[in-house]
Amino acid sequence: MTSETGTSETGRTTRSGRDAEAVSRFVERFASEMTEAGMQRMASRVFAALLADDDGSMTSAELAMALQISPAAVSGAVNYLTQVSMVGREREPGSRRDRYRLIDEVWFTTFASRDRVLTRWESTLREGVRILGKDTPAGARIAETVAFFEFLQAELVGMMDRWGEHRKTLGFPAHDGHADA
Amino acid sequence: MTSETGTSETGRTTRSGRDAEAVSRFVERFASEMTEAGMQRMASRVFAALLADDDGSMTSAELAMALQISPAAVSGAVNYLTQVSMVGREREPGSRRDRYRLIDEVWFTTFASRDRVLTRWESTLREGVRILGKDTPAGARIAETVAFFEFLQAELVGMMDRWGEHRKTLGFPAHDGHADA
DNA sequence: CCTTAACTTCACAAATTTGTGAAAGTAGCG
DNA sequence: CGCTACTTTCACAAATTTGTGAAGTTAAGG
Repeated sequence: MTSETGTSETGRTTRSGRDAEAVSRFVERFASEMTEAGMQRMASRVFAALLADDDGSMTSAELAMALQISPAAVSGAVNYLTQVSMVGREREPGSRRDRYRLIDEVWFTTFASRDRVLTRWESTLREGVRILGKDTPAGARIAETVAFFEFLQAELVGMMDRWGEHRKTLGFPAHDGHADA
Repeated sequence: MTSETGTSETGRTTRSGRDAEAVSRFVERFASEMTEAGMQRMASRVFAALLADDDGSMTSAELAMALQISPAAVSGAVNYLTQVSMVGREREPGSRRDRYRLIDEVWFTTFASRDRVLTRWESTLREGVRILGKDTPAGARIAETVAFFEFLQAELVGMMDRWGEHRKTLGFPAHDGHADA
């Protein structure tokens, strides 16, 4: 978590150098944009909060506090985020507290897992081609869709490799499994 | 629309060569997969129905009939699909009937327009970097996210070009503006 | 112009989703 | 072992979304 070493009565910059209000506004704004794109509301908020946290890791209580929601809501959101592999759950050894931590390279991973969805769709679409007949206009159209998705999946691989390369040139630190300062 | 030249009492293959029930199952199944991926239910169903239609084009009445929904629901769904540029609305000249037609290369177009979303997110994320400070761990993480999205957008361009090439090698017919047989 | 076919809008009912408080599990720690 | 700190589950209330019927609007065709 990000320790707040001081809280000014104006709600402005604290000793930790963060303007808590501004950070919260950012979190809410980005969360709402993710929600518009289809993610559940609470999941978006939890994710955004973690994204804006220095450790990329918060406890249930911290999340509940920061987002003003009940532990139950945190539990639900975190469950979802875990399911879709955007957040990992860690038990702090010697404590009964869980920590929720952003997966390394979340976006990379999340995008890569779009792959799964595409595969599923492809399978359904192939069935559609079979049902409609590949020589009918509709069948042909769907076959083209399948081809496009296959193409996308193939491209994805190369793209991810190129990102790895590109990333290095940008000088981002390599990921160790544990980003604590 | 796809004319049903005959309807057998078993609901099996008609003279048009389509097994109406099987087609409907396909439509519903694919629609439901799109819904799971975040699209509104009725919009998914309408879209899937058009996808499985030989002309890729149906009237409001045909859609209402095929999907067993009210004209109002069709109106809503079609409105949405028009908004996100997946379906076009055409007026049959000399008639008060609208036709709704799949946009050419829907997937290509739809994917390309993901671009818009990314740009919006990037802008919010840049604001986040500013607020958190680009030298803080959180700021750096978000900056990396921005970099990844920028990379994605750049890649998207090349990818779409390559698809154009690839598509030709697959022998799909060029798109004229009007795919009627 | 009037009729009428078609689409849209609106108010509402139904269904679904969302978030909560409270009870019930779990697992550290004495 | 059992106390206690934490998390999860459950039943429910609230809010939101979804789809409908019916009234309203527009424009083709007589």
